[in-house]
Amino acid sequence: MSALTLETIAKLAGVSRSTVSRVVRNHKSVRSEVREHVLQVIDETGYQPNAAAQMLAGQRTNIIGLVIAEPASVIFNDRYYTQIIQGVARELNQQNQTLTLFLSHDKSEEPLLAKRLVQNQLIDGVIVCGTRTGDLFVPALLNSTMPFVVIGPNENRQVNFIDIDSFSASKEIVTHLIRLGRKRIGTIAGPKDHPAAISRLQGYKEALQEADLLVDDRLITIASYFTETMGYELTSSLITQSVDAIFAASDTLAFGAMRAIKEAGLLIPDNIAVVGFDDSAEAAMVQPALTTIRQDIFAASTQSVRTLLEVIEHGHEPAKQIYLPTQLIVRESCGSLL
Amino acid sequence: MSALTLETIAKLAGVSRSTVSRVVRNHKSVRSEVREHVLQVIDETGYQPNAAAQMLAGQRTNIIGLVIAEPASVIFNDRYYTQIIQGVARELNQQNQTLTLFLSHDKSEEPLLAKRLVQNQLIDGVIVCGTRTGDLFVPALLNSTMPFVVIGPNENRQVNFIDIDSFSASKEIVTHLIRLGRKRIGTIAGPKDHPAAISRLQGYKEALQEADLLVDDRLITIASYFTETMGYELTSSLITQSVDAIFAASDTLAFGAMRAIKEAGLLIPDNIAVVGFDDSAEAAMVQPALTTIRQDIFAASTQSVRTLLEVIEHGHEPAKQIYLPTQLIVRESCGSLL
DNA sequence: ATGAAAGCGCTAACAT
DNA sequence: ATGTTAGCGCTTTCAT
Repeated sequence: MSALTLETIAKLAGVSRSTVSRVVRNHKSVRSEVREHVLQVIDETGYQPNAAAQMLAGQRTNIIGLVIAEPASVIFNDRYYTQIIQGVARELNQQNQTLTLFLSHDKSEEPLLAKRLVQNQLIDGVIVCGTRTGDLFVPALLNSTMPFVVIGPNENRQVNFIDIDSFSASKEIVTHLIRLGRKRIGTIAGPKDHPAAISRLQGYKEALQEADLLVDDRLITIASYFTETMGYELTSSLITQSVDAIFAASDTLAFGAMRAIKEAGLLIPDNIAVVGFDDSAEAAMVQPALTTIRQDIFAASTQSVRTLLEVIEHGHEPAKQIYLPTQLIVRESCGSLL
Repeated sequence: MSALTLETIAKLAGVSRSTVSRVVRNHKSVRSEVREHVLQVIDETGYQPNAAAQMLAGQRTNIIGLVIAEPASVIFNDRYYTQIIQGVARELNQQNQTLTLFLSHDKSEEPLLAKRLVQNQLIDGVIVCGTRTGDLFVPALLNSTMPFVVIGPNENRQVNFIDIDSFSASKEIVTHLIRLGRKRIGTIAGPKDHPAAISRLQGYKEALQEADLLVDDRLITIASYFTETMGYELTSSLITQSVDAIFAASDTLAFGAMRAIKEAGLLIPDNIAVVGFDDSAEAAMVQPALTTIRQDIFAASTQSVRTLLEVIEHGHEPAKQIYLPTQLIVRESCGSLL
């Protein structure tokens, strides 16, 4: 490719290598006429600095790693993760950084992957997402000098993260149900090793307490997976408890609940209101349309990139922990329009 | 991180830098005792060569780019592409290469992306997929020295590609219909700028001709998109032509066809047999289960990586063009079990 | 079989 | 403001 080097450009422009380097790196101390001229030569020749040499001499590679702590099979079947990839890729593009994707194909590959990540000399930093309690990556990263940010919650005070405010959002949507007059509100919570699920359950409890309603354990069910089937199965016990509303920790769970309620011959929202979380594409399409919480995944991706770049450049003590706002989307399933 | 360099290891092992380098790069001329010893030191210290330095001094980066010539929004909603990403990532992992993903967010970004790709000095080569007629990437790449392979068909003799044999597969499934006694077989073909769609249509025609059946243009419909709705709409004209079977160029099109046929009060496969292409997840679940063609996307991904690595290492003249086999999956919609 | 030495193309401290 | 110079850590002739 380009046999063009700094040296070549320097000669062509009649200046020294350093000057050209300064121009390229946008350094202040270059006379503007000189800068102009050098820029012109660069443009004419189509010169592009050699990335490997830049890395070796400088410290930055301008490559960012993205790890998703789930097997590839689930990543690509989950809209959440694919949107993260998309969002991160776009922002990285705009910041002139390169993305490298680290995927594990099953749990067993994770330790190796974590190791490769930590001692990777090719990346300036990494964005981690999909971590659960007991996850490998965050501890490994904390134990290293590799800058990183996580997308999603993390209990450690030292880690930089971007999260949505699951707690407040859940509280908001449950409070919405309470305002509509619902009294026996059940919930289908997510798995216990899933940090977001925990926050959502807490939000639910908080909303009840704030309204002086009793938090009743019989109205709380725990789904081991975020699947439609789990939602369906857990709903029967909630119906037995004669709830008048259900807050599901994800839209998918909510869809299962809706199916169970219909099969039991009850009406949504007349007999039981149902609300979800995520605002997935189907939420607006089901019958009745689902009231839910919308989160802006692209915003989270963008923010994660910016934060990481900041951490790489200036470090960040104490850790930056950002909660992005969510939005309550009111449709029919909550009974607002009743 | 590792303040460890070749030099350090050399000292520790009591040999020269060059020797350590030779050991690392698996060069022949090192006495096996020496090699053992050096290897042991490397192992004990956890030494890892500096990638940037390797790149600069050597010529390889061990980074491979993957470009998908579609806007990101479609990539992540299409099982085909997500499987490609997954498959490529896995094989690259195994070959100790790093993956970098190049995504465009809409058509307008493509020229810039193509340029960045071609003059990228950070990657050894690129895998391209999702190209249509009139695509930008292949011409740009051909015009450069960047090694590349495409996944999918390409009419250019000079490009290395891995494709499935759409033509033979289509011929096979249509022949299957003919053997079952179908005489008026219609088709819903894919868009005209879609190379795979063209091959599928050709396979269809070839099957008819080989069986001495007339190729009737009134039985050929062209879908401008691979959507369920297109399949549904085009089927009515096929019903008017009183076909007794329909070959859809994709499962999704087939699903649309099935809906239209049912709505017309006809039976599948009794009145009209329907077959698809892809063997998507839903194919086995619809009623009646869809007879279709399965393609092995993972095999294509793996093969593309291997071919690319080969091209990078030894070059390849003439271009290597590989057709991967497909498999006819017989279910109920074709009427085999009638 | 092994070591010495010359770069690879760039950055950054230092000198002017 | 600009140039000089010494590396960054590795690969690879070329000697030995």
